[in-house]
Amino acid sequence: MKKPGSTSQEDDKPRGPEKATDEKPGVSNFIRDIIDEDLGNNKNGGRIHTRFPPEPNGYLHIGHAKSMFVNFGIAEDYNGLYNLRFDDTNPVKEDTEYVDSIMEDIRWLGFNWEDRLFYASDYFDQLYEWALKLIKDGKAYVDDLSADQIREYRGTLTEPGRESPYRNRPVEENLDLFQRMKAGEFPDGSRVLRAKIDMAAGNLNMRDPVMYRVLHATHHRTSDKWCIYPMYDWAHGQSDSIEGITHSLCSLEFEDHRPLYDWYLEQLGVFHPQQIEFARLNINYTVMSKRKLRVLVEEGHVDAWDDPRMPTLSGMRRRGYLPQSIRSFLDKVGVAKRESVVDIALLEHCVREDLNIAAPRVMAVLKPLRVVIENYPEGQVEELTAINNPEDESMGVRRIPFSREIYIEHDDFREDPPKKFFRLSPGREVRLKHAYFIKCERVIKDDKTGEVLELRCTYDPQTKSGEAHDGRKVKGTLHWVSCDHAVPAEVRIYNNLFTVESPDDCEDFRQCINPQSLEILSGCQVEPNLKNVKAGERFQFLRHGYFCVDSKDFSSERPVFNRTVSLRDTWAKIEKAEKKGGK
RNA sequence: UGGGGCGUCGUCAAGCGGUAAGACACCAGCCUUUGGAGCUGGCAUUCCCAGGUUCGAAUCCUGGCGCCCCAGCCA
Repeated sequence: MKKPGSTSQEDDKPRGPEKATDEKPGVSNFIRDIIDEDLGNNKNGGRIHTRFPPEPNGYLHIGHAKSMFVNFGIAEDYNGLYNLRFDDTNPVKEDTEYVDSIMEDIRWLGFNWEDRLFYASDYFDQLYEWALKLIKDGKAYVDDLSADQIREYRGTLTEPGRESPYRNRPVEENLDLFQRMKAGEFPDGSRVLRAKIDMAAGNLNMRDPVMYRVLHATHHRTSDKWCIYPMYDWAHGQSDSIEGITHSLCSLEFEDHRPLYDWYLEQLGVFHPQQIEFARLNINYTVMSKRKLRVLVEEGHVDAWDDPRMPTLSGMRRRGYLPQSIRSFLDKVGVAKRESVVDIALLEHCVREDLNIAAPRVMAVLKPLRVVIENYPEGQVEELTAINNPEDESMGVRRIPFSREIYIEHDDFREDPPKKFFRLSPGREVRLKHAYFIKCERVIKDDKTGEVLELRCTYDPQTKSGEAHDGRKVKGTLHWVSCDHAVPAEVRIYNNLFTVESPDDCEDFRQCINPQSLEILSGCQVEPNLKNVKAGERFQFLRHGYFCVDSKDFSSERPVFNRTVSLRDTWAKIEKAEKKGGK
């Protein structure tokens, strides 16, 4: 018996940068406009170089993937280069565990930074030298104010700030103090190095921003070499400059930081990359903040960062999403400055679109109902031939055993069928996929509860091809498995993690968690070809949806499948509409 | 008059003075041994509002209105 082919996670090999010719024509966005113009002016000698700068303090989610896609994707399309740079300037929050997971996720998405892997911490020495220069130029000073005092002195959104009493210290004293900060002479929080800009600026970021703070913490890369660490603003632009980044593409909330980004670069007189901001990705029925995702994990609302319900890349991978589906989704979402919320239906569409081509079809009964075919010889077993994927003949065929007792889906039988219900009901005939027509003769029910326990049917041996010789038609085609040959399995159905479109608008987003986000079906029966599957393998369960073998909880005795995404369900839609109209 | 952004279909999103792309969703039909997939057609006389400039405005100007971000020694 030939096993169905499959698509597993092992196929998700990283790809190198794509050719610009792969790009569909017509893609247009404001960043490309800017780049086209820069290219036209031969800015940077026609060079395009971007970067993706994650902080290694958590797992990547699809929002990060957008940033990565914008930065890396544009570099690919313009035949430029892109760097991966860990923005590791805050040792108390960062860890190598995150560095590893981030690299794994990026590779999975198919990006390859080649030898261009950097860390902001690579530049700590250079940053320190540059800080010395600013001090010498009278553009930075050591401030002894406490954090609280600095906040008070900063003023408010509508009132200007006040200058620190330490603002006009002599250069020599600043130099001495700063060197001693570095030498570890002062405790955490006692002093900071600040840029001397303008305490009355409308932009708060320009009111003498902190450049360095004292932090006696062990850094995941530099260990205990430093006890002063640069702030984001002081590190980021300079890191971009050192790496020769031409376009530093980041999200909207950094717009206010651009004047500071520019200011530092200008004072230093070094290569000046251009920061351009775009709107981050939001998707309805989920949350996209690292903080909230962390709460979900730490409070046990989900199993882990890679829980298939999470919008993390590791979660989507475990759920069975193909990386190319995420890329095509991001491509369809586009890039703009206006804040927006993308319908999760678009993501699901992209996932189905790829899986429809890639996933071999297989039959699985999630809620089994036993059917005895009374006129089928006892003990007889037939091997029927089934096509693996009608979308791709090269995926071949497989054999499936058929016998007198089978399971069909409980939902495929209705004793009292509503209008437009094409499935099985008393006296009605339907087709069993790849097999015969069967007709329901009798219903066996529990005397007390009335629950349907079993169906007694007859089959027509003349319909083996799946068609009747007399031209008789059936409206429905059901999937099934042979009772004696079926493999028991567990199936996990995932639904939206939240019950509302915008969980961020909930008083407490925890209150909006969908209690039915995970349904575990433990009594499933799947076709015997699914006996020896590998972790991560993907299938279409006929008439249900796309499923993958869970990579963590799967065992050969007991396969566990995750539903990646359901098939579009026209019947569910009809039923819903009927219900609505009917009452 | 604190500063910085943004407002085009239900949801994303093109458009850059010449008379509203595309996608998802939705609706209708065809097809179908998955009520899947596929195919066909429909879906903004109008671009936050009000004036103005122009032969012509979503695009330019003026004035409103609405929404988002910023007061971490986080990124």
